[in-house]
Amino acid sequence: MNYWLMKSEPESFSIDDFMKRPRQIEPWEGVRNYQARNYLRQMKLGDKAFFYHSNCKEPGIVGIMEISKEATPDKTAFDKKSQYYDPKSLETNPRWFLVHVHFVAKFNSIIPLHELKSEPKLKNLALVKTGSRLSVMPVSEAEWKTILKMKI
DNA sequence: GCCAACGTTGGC
DNA sequence: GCCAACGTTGGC
Repeated sequence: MNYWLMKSEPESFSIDDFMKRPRQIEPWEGVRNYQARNYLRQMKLGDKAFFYHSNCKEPGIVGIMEISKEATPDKTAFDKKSQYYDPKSLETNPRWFLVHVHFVAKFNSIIPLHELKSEPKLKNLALVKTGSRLSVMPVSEAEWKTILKMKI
C-alpha cells in the first residue's frame, strides 16, 4: 500500500465538510499541476492519504482518507463554466485526472504544520521543504507512522 | 530551448 | 493582505 498527503483549502472543502457527506465519496477535483497529477495517477485502490488543510489560519493534517477509485479524467477541465476549466485538456486527450476518495477519520486535534516541520524524521517530506507548493505528494511508510504517533 | 514576465500557492 | 518561491507561458 502507498501513502499520500493531499491538500485542501478548508474554505472550499474542509474535513468537516467531508464528514458530513452522506456517502462520503468525493472526486478530488481541480489538481492542475503536472507533478501532482502524476502522483494522482500512481494511486491505487485502498491507498491511504492524509487530509491537509492549507491556506488557512491553522494549516496542518486533520485526518485520513482512502482512495476509493483510481485516476479518471477530471471532467471539470472540459467544463467552460468550471473554475477548473482548461481549454488545453481535450476529451479525446485529457490532461488532468482525479481520484475518488472516501472519509476514514478526523483527528481529535490538528497536527499543525509547525510541529511537522520540527520533527526531524519528516525532514524529507515534500510538505516541509521550503517553497514546496505540491498539493499531492507521497508519504513513506515510516513518515506515515511517525505522523500517526504525533496525534494527541 | 532560453528566459523574462506573469500568475499562483500558501505560510505568515 | 503581503510577498517569496514557485510553475507556466510565450516571444524570440
